[in-house]
Amino acid sequence: MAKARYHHGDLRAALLDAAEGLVRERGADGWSLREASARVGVSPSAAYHHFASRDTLVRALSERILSRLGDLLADACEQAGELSGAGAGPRVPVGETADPLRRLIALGRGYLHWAVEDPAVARLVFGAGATGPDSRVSPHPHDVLTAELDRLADLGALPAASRPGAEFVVWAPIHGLAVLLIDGLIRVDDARAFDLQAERVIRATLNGLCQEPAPSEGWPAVHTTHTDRRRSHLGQEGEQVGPGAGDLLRQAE
Amino acid sequence: MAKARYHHGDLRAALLDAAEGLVRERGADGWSLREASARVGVSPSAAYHHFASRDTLVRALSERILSRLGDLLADACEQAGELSGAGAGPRVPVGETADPLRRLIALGRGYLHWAVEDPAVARLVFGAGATGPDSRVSPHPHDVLTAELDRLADLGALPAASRPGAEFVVWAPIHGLAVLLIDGLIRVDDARAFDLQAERVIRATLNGLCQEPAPSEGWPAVHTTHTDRRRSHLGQEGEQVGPGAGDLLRQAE
DNA sequence: ACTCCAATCTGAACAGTGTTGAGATGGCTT
DNA sequence: AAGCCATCTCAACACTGTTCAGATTGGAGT
Repeated sequence: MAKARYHHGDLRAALLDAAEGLVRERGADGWSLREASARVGVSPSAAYHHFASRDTLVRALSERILSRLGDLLADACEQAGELSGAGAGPRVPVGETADPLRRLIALGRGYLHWAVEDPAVARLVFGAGATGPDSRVSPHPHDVLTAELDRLADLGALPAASRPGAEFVVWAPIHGLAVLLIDGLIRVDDARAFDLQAERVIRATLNGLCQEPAPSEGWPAVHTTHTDRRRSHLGQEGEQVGPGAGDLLRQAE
Repeated sequence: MAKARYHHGDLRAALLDAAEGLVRERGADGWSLREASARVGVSPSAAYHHFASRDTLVRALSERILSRLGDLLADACEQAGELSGAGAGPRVPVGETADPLRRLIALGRGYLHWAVEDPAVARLVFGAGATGPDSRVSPHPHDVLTAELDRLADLGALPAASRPGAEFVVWAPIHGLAVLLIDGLIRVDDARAFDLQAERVIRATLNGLCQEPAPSEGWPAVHTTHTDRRRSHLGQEGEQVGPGAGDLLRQAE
């Protein structure tokens, strides 16, 4: 190991590592910037040459983790096999009817396992606020979801009329489940029950989605912070007060 | 108004009021105990005769708000009318087929409106952790949901086999939607689109739920912190580290 | 009416926080 | 070799949650 030198090799990364370790050990908020700096062996103010504030550090850490989650989810989908009809990929065991929801369920399961495996980290990410569209999150989890829904729609397993805003309908239950689980509001007895109930939620949602009657003018638009560029500098300043009371709702009333 | 007397009439309630105001003005975490005390015109240490810690104050405030939410949701259900077949209540406009999901949709809409109307308050409640079963939350939102699902099951609109754990399946999407909305991860353009998409999620979930094939041994048990007494002292101490990594999952593997 | 108690509030203090600015240090280019 | 400039240190600021010895009081008991 390099003896304590004045110039640390890559302090930025080291601080992120230390912070991540502290989050894992003491919870999403149970650590301080000073503590992370001390763990790296550096004075607190050194951190400010790499992050504008503690909040910036948290957001950077959150993006690093989100990026890993994106990879994880993409892998989960891939391991679930190709959807029938889609070109030349690793064929799925034929014989039983291939389930078109297979991949999406794998995605949801992956999301939930990830959250439950390390609740503190998940809490950090969920609490860090929206990931700006300008951020460099390699495969953003949201993109993975979008791609899978597109596949389903191409395949015809998801009616074209129901495709718009479907991320919305699918993401909500999965994310909700994750939040309820890591906050301890819901518990299941064992791993099998966990998988069973998780799949139940996803399947119920998707079945319902496939059979819904679309309104005559189609579904209204839904924007996600990640894809929509108009509001890219949301939550820049310290405490994320969020949209003022009613802003979310009363825009066009 | 009483001039500044040494003994404040009801400091506990006054502190809760001040804190709630601060949350509304500056966000769920953008305030301090000292600030709330100063606003009431009292020294910081005075608060410690009514709350063991800042966290206790937050939890108490959260419970007060949860209780109001319970009332609100119960009202929303009531205003949606009686379900056909259920005794003598205010009859619903007959003529069109009465929608058995009416009340549940009203509940979900109420939940979402509440969250979006005052995101900071919702964030506080969601972040305060589970409400212990011993807490005196008059009609706990969770109880309202349970009651509505029981009604649906009694009516036959929800298959008996799907009733166990249905809170789980219904709560997740609604809560997830609320969280995504208040965190700004999802936005809709206007109030009509909001209602439409919210109803879409709930309806999709419930339709899917009504048509699911139950596993041969039935659905495994699901516990919620509110109804399950075994773990009532969860999250008592300061930072809610949550269950250790994997605890939620690996219990019975 | 008076005493006295126990609840309530104050004041000062402690350790710890995020953040800032002036200066030391040393790897890099020239 | 000289010097630049990113990097890091040190000391300080205002602020936080929390504690504890002591002042203040409303109300119960005599």
